[in-house]
Amino acid sequence: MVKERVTVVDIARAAGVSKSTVSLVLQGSSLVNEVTRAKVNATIRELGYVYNRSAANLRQSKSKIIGIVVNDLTNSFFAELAVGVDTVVQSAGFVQFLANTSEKIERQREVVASMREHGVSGLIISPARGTEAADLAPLVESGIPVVLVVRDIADAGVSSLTSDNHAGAMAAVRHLIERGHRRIAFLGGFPDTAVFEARMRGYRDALLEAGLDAADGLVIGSAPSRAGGVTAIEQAMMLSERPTAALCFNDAVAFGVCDGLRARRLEPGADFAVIGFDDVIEAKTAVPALTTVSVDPQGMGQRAAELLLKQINAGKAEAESIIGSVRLVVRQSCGAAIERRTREALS
Amino acid sequence: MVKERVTVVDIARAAGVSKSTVSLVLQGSSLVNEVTRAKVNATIRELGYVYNRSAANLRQSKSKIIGIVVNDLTNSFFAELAVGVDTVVQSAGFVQFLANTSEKIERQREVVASMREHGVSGLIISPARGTEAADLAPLVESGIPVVLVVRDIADAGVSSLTSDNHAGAMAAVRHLIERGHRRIAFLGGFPDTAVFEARMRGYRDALLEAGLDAADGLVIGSAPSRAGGVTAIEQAMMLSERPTAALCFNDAVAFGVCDGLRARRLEPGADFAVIGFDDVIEAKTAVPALTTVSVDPQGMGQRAAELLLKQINAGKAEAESIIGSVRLVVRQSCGAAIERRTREALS
DNA sequence: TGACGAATTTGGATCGTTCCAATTATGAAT
DNA sequence: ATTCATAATTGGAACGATCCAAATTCGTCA
Repeated sequence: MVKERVTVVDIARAAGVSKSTVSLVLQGSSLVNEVTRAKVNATIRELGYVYNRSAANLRQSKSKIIGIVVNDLTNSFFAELAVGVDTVVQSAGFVQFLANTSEKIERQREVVASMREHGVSGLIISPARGTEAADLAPLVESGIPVVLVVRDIADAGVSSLTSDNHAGAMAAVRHLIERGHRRIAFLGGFPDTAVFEARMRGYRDALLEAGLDAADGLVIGSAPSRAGGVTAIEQAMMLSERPTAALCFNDAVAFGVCDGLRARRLEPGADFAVIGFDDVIEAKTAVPALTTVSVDPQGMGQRAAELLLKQINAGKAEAESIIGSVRLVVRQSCGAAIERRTREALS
Repeated sequence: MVKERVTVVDIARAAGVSKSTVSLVLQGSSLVNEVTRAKVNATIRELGYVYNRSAANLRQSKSKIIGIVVNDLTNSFFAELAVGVDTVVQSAGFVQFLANTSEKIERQREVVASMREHGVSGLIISPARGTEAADLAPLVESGIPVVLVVRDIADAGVSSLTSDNHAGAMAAVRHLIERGHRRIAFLGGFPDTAVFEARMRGYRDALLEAGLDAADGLVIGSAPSRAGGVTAIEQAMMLSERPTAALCFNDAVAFGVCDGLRARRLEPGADFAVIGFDDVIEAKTAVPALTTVSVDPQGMGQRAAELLLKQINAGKAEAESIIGSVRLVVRQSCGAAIERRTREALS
């Protein structure tokens, strides 16, 4: 029942060469003769040999693993991010070790420790809420390349890849103002995160720029989820002076806001303008199609992976902070397309 | 710059004990004296020691890794499944190695091979479309415990955990028939999968049972995604005799169908009944809330993980096929709740 | 034929842990 | 003081790959 493990020595014996030669074949060295290589490869297949990475890692004290830890895998933004990372990591001959922290610092500590024990060559982290520079200190001191994505952490001394949340929010609010809206809400998200802070400042700055009042009353936090969007819009509609438009913390919130609007017999787009943030895949196909600030999660994952690989290959690179640009994708949920259609019909 | 790796020997030297004792402490053996243990643990922390799992795995020829491979991580059903697996795997002291195949057989072969090389103790696989028993043969022969989830593969000789797709579909269609619908469509999904087959048979059997015509015309396949749902309902509405209700292949398709309905100024629930399949988190909060057949993805992940752990601990267990039960969750998208409310208002 | 450089091949030594059998310390009982 | 069981500790020998320096083969040219 219990099969004997087939090792390089077994291959060597069966193929009539030394284990060193087999090892050379395994790593595709050009030193070995073509016919020897063929013979070895044949016996490898024949005996059903399985490479033992633990042994190799031990000797080389490095692995071909890169770790990615995300704070919420059930959020499709992060699932897509992970997929983006995977595509480039994979074609560079690494394998991805993906862990989910569910926003829990303690769990994050565990998974990072586990990854270090497995000897990952680098780590891409979308930190859990509340992560501080001190939490990452032992990791960065160890010299393992780390790239932070989505959420940056001040003074952590590692590279990061975030998106230009401030500019994106400003662009969205400017667009709303151009369309004639004056009471614009900012809905959803946890107020104690850097991303919320940046998007909210962008919202506020656009308001100020247009000489509009930027009172706090129209900023309503909530969980950054669909359900959170529902509660946020409900709260917003209780206000004595209701908003006529909203920039949402992310697309999930925006979808929730649309749901909540419909529950009050208001049609998103026509009766109330809503803009999301992220541009997840569903944004395009939803009805009405969601106007949103596109941050391209897959592309972000890819760029993060490229940045990490660069650092791994460079041995030691300076920490660089990249702020990815972002663009407003105007679809239907902000009412623009409908108005255009109306205008065309009139002309 | 390059730090010397701290090993058990360094710890041993610093703590004034032998490396064997340190090893004993590391694995929490009761053989070691309390004060020695404390001393060793102190030096471990002091020197910033990082356990080397590659070395341990090599020696014990086994790892505390379990692998999970899913066919589409951007589908939240599978993301939730993975989260469910993670919770139980983690509390059993294993770490999860998650890979995404994007429905590609070739990629699946690669990730499974990679996992074997890393010496996973077991594997949970949601196979890519078109996977055959032969593809898994080398894996099962190697004696690594494998559990198939979601999609079963005939004669693969491994355990599987699927859900009762046939019964779920029947229950949904029966419900639609009770509500007075006579022209019911089955929308979305790839017709060449076992899951599609089972759900479609359930749909058909319920129709037959009620003496209704089960012609092929109302069965319309598509990609099992939101976008696929949009195209499927469009096709359905082109039919000369339009359906008044639809059972959808999964929730993503159902959401797409709702979108498509709205694009034609039809309100899902009120004007057209739609039922989904899976019960992903958004089903509850969507507007209208989606009536759907609940398969509880997280719970499924948990049960799959438990099944796998049982097999790992048992050494060698018989392959068992578990078919999880499933229940219809009636919400608003099938019109039921609205009618009930109407009835109550009248009474 | 012998010499020489290039192309191939090879035998240890080694990575950091665990396991085993054996040893030493401890303390109670005689 | 001696014996004996128990508790605690310990030195090698693995595990399966890679790496290095050295050895072997080969073809070519003097």
